[in-house]
Amino acid sequence: MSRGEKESFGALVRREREARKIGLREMAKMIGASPTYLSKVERDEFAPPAEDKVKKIAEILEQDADELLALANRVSSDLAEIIKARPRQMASLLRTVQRLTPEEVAQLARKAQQARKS
Amino acid sequence: MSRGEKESFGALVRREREARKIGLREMAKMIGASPTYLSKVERDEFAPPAEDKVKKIAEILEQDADELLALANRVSSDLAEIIKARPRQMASLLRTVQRLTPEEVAQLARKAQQARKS
DNA sequence: GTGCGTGTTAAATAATCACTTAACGACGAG
DNA sequence: CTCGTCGTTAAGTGATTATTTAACACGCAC
Repeated sequence: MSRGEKESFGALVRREREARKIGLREMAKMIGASPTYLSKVERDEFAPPAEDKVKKIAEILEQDADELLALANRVSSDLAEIIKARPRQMASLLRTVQRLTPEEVAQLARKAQQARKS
Repeated sequence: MSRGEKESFGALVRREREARKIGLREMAKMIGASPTYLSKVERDEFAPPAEDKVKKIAEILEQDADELLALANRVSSDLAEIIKARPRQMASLLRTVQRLTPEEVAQLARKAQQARKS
């Protein structure tokens, strides 16, 4: 069981970018930032960028956006909106679900799907 | 059906504070801010304060912290942490649950409780 | 009418976030 | 040997967030 350190945001971006043979300047242009900035972000000298840039990066590098945002220490604004719309219910649900195993959560998500259909 | 405007953060704080006969300066001291600041916050001339102050206000005014944070356009950092710990699962769960009625969500929350006990 | 307690006004500040600009050093191709 | 491309370095900027300071005006109590 990989009980290891989690890879940093910057390290992941650099690795995946290089794996796709995308240059630093090219990538910077794609996400709408300066090459310098991206360089520092990739080496974790700067904090991860704002949400929209993280999302663009996720798309380019074919990563899950929520996962990458988490690595960037962010929560997608649409999730925040969902919580704000019904704070008590969502807060209580999240705090309960937190204590469940991944399998139990998956099971619960299926139940939610069912409820939606009915 | 109260299809009305939602009360602002500031308005709620002022109303509840006055209901409890707490002075502006007194309350400001309790939350660790200047009276001036609180005055402007209560009249929505300034945006709601940072998370920790909102939480103190919630405690003083006996409001639900998550609810008050939502009114302050914030999500409690502990909820953000829960999401960041398992971004994919939690994102997917939230996006599904969003489409359910309050009753369905409540039902699901009970299921989660059960799962926890087992 | 002086002094205290209330809330209010305008201006300024401090901190943090999210970046950019300009210049530099190393490397391989022509 | 110089040119283009690579990533890097240090410094600075612009916007936003979160808040403070000092001064003021009103009502009530003595």
